[in-house]
Amino acid sequence: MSTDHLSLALSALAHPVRRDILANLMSGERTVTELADPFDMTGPAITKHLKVLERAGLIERSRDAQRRPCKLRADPFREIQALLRVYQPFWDESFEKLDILLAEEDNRVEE
Amino acid sequence: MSTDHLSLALSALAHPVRRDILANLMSGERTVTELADPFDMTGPAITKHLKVLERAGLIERSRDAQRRPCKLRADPFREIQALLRVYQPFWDESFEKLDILLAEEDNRVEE
DNA sequence: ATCTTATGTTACTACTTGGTAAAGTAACCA
DNA sequence: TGGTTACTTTACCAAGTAGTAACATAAGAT
Repeated sequence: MSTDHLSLALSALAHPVRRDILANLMSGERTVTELADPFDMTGPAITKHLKVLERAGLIERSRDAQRRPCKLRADPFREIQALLRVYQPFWDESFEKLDILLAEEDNRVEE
Repeated sequence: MSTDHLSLALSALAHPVRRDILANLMSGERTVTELADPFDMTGPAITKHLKVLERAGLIERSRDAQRRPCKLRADPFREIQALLRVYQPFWDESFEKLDILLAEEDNRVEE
């Protein structure tokens, strides 16, 4: 596996369960059981997915008694957006305008 | 592994070598040897990466005598962009404006 | 025909991933 | 103290990934 920032974020997103978890987290903090609930999957499996997301910096975790709530982190998404902008000329002219619009946040593509 | 469209595209992008290959393809069609050249890696390894990219729909391959040139395909990038827009409210307000601007192309997030 | 170049396939290895069941820990509750 | 809830760790398995070396094929050049 590649361990750079961007690769971690992309491969974390490359699983429907993890994308669903992130979508659930959009409405705020969630505990592990709340996140596990919609899935037909054991606890440990969810724990593993959460670790992948945490390692990729897509979520952060806190502590509330015996609960370990998760919440979204934004930064990796920006990095992915920056990556897409690299390939942009090849797939969507309309995003060129956008590029100009948002020129102030020129996140560099690392890798 | 997850075999849905979007997961395939994201995990294909989750490797620096494959991102480099895509970047090289931005300047036009390339043969396998041309693509392999910058990397300290055997031919078969590159062939495998190309298969991953092809399976994800990120490139397409043609035939020119004994060469099998590769070129970029756009579609999966749009899908990824659509995914990002789902999480967008959480990471960049400035992209909200964009959302409105580009509302006509409302690609659905599948998975 | 044969050599060379370009590319692909097969077989193998080491490692990672995504899942399970079962046991372990940690905090609150009675 | 003992039970319950919430979550993690460990040990395991099957499948997938990323690489290699060696061999196979295909087309063009001599």
